[in-house]
Amino acid sequence: MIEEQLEAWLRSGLRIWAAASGVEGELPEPELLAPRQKEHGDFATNVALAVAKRAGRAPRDVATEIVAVLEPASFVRQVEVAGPGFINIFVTAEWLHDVVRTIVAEGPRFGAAPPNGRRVQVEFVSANPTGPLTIGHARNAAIGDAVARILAFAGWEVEREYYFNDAGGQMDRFGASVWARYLQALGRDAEVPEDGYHGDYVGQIADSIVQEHGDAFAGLHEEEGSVWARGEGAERAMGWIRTSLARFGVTFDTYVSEASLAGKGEIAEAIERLRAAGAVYEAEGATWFRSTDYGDDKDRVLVRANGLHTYFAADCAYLVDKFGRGFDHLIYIWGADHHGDVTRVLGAARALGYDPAAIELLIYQFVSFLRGGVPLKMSKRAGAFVALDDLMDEVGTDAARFHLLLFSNDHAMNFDIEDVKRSSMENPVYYVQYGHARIASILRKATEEGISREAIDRADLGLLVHGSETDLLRALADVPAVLARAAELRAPHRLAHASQELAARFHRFYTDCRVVSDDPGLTQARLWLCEATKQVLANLLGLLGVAAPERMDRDDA
RNA sequence: GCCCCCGUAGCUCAGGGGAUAGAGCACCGGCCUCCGGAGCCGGGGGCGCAGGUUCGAAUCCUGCCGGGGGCACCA
Repeated sequence: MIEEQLEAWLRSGLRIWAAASGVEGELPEPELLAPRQKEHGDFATNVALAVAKRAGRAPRDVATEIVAVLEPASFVRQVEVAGPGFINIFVTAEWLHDVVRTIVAEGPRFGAAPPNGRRVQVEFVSANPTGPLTIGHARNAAIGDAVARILAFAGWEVEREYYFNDAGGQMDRFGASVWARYLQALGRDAEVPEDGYHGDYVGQIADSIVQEHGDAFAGLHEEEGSVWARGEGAERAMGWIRTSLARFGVTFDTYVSEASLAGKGEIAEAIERLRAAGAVYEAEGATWFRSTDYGDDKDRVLVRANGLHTYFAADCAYLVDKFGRGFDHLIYIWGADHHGDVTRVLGAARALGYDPAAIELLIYQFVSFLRGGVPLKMSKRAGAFVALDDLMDEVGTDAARFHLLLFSNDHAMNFDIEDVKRSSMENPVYYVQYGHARIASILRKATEEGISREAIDRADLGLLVHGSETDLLRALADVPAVLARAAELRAPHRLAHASQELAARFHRFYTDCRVVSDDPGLTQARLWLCEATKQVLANLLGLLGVAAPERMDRDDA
């Protein structure tokens, strides 16, 4: 990347200047800035401002001296001192044109980092199998999936995991509910417990069970029946969840259940390891983790007085399990309602001897779903919720995903179903997709007119000199840095914004510059620019899990 | 009370300590002999308040005000 070349170039210039001016000690790393104004160059640096004080000189003078000792560089066209002491750098047109060749050569991997040899696990969604996925899981799924894609692009070896709790109080209530519905489906007297699950889907699960097993299990006692129904129900709910996720564009490498951890004895093992570390005590009939030693505001129960372990105990076991699989880094995608668990989980990790720096609890803020300004109620147990499938039916998968990834994870967001639906014409996702489809259309048009693209090596990209062309080229050239930054910050929304910016530059280029013209050389160059733009748009959309269509149905508008 | 997130244009939101703070929507005014008008161009308007750090703060620190979320032997 040019950034590295420029930094090395500036570093050496700075060293020469420092030696000549008698400035000693460690020199600041030259930092490259992206000037807002085109007049301020393609890149700028503030090194002169940074060292001026140490040199006891005026920043502008320092900048002038540094510029004077910079060696000629093949990719730099011009260097200027500006403002309070910035050094503005203008790169050559050839460098900008080479971006097109790089994109065409690298294709879907443009901007990708080479493998870094490190394994990261991204655990997300992790909804318990008590029913269909709801819109309450939508942001988690969208962010987790995008982060996984982005990290893989950034060179990590990524494994995606879904963790679910198939035991515990909620699951028991679910089992009792399914059991009651099963009996009802067979025409027997039964009632869903008040604190059970009352959604219609529980009846569907029961019907499906009847279809498979008939009344073969109807003779079980209530307790056994509930346990059996819990398993049957969870299996079906999990099937729905997988189907919805697949439709949402999300897949997992592994599914891990709490029961499997318990089955392997990992929960007991984790507690013993905590005990060995001196972090466990007994009180009030329960077993406690002394999380106050790790910054928590109260200690946490691992094993309840009734002998059952808590969810937190399973979390500890899950940590042991994850690290046992050799990951270098763990990422949990959590909703804001779980932020309170962060301290105790990191505390448990430390007590278990793991490096907390290898654990990242990525918290995203809540989504308020609305319909025409009216908040939607979401309680799975009361049966009033909107399934993720309903959302996809209504607004479409692409619009849903793009909208969910449009905002920073830290920002509580609104998702008004009516808005996203009604405004689909101005919806940014369609703006970007339209850019891609429009390019595809131009490329088709060229083919129809018998214009075949020559090898890119033969194209004279130097003909791309129009302001709209160079603006587009610059946006393309920025993409690798945007991708790297998005990966570093786990911030998919940066890609959503970059894709909009790129589409905007393309639309302007399209308006200003005719691609297929009677100038064969220019036509070739512009076709390659189109091809490169199309590729990068597809790459960005792909990382967001959004389709890049070759054509769009105009009549939808 | 304690913890986390947010406060930027009428609305929804971007903004790696840098130069004149951006985009979409909404509003007003323009652009089609020609590759997809789901497009393009132009216009008005803004960093919650008060201190601090810095050559330089929307950005970092402290306090306050306002909004959201969380503080279980639930999951």
